[in-house]
Amino acid sequence: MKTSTRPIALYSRIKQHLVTQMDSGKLQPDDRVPSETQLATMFAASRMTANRALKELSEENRIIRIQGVGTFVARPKPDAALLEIKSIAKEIADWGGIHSCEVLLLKKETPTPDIAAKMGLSADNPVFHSILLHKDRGVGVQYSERFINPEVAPDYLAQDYTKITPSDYLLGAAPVQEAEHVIEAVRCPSHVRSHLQISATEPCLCLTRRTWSFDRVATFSTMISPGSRYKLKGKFNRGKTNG
Amino acid sequence: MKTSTRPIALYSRIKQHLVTQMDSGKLQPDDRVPSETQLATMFAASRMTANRALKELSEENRIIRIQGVGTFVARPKPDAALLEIKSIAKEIADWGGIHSCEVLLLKKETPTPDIAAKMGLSADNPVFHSILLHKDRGVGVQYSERFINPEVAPDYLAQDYTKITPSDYLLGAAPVQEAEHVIEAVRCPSHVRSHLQISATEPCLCLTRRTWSFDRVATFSTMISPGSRYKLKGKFNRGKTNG
DNA sequence: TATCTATACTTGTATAGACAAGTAGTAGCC
DNA sequence: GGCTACTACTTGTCTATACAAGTATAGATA
Repeated sequence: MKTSTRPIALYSRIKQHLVTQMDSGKLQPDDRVPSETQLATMFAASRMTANRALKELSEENRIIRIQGVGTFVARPKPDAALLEIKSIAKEIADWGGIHSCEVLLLKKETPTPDIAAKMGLSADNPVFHSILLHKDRGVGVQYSERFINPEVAPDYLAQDYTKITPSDYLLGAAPVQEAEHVIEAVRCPSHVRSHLQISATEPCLCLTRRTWSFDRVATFSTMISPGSRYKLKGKFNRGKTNG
Repeated sequence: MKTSTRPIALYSRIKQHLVTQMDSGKLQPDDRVPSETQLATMFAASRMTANRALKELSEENRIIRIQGVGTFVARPKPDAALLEIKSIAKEIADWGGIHSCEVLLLKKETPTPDIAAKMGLSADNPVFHSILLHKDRGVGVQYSERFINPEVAPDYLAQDYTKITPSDYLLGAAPVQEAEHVIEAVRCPSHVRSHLQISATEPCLCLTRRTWSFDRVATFSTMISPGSRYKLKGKFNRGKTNG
């Protein structure tokens, strides 16, 4: 039996201290968290140690760090924009272990009444519509579908949307004010069947999460044939939006 | 228009270099990755900078770091044990923003034929059965259900399973050799309805991922009433299994 | 008033060094 | 052969320092 004799690391104790304060309510959402320098003094640590604690808490979405301003307790509901981008990327990462994907289709087209209503557009107002096909390593196929209002589309889309990479497309989204997420299970739609080469008669359940925001609709789906086992795999290579 | 003028950070370039090597096949799974010291020399960087690059790649599950041994390229299919534990934790984190949960039920009982078959047990062979109720911050309710073969149960379960904490239960699992994951949508079962106080007539979809391994079955479910919007939230506070 | 500037503070990145802790192999001893 | 001690190498943590870059504000200036 081997047990770790190493004491709890200092950066970890700083993290724990802050988490306790947040969970107990002493630090409320939007409250300012002590700066790296202050934490370093409080715990007789170097700034780098405090930096590590705050950095990890930031990655865990417990706090928000703004260069030049400070660090603040994150709200229980994180910003929808952050959520929308991160959740899509994470979903692909966690469910599919996708390491590569490609844009099958990216064009303007009229949205369905359902989509148009959700986006606050008229049905004849064209939107950017794309399907991204994600190939995992030999186990399954997934796809993402997005509708973006051209009037508020990101710059790279308006300029030359053929040059964007899938990761740009997934991660480099325009700011979003609010988003709603709906999880549902539907039959695999015909246009997806054609892309994924699934015959119309072949049963295929489409497990879908749909995200609405004021300027876009994003759908992430996993195709499941009844009785099939979908094995989870791997990890998506995270990216950053800023070049 | 504000664009970042900051050049790509050195640690980021090191990451990119390694990712390129892995994606191109120059670095194969299980291959040894240059040590922190070697990378530091290669990029004229300090060891801490190389450390940061490797640390982040490790968090992204692209590499595996072993203290005293070295760093290696992770396999596309990560270890099932790691996957099972991480995916459950992540699922809770990503879908629910759960910050607390409680064990509602933890007792021995006879498994259903379905469960027994999946666990390779006879139907009269009792299993540990627990339901964990996860309360997120006012938006929804989720639950996890687990069946564990007592003969191969973790030590803390065999000794005194009333003392374990939910996070121990979720994260401190026994080693698993292999696991299979199935995603399905079913009607909310009656025993869950009673726990969640949903009447039998109230429609409720139960979006479920079930994980089988040689000694256990774990189910993670999200309850969705038709038409309801399930808003994604927050972040789970990561923990460690080692004390 | 409106605008610019200096300043103080914040986080982001990077360095050089140090010690701790874990692993694997080798050499020497019994 | 079997065991121990040593060595070399690895990652983990931490310090002290430095400069870059972003933000807010008070004060000076036009």
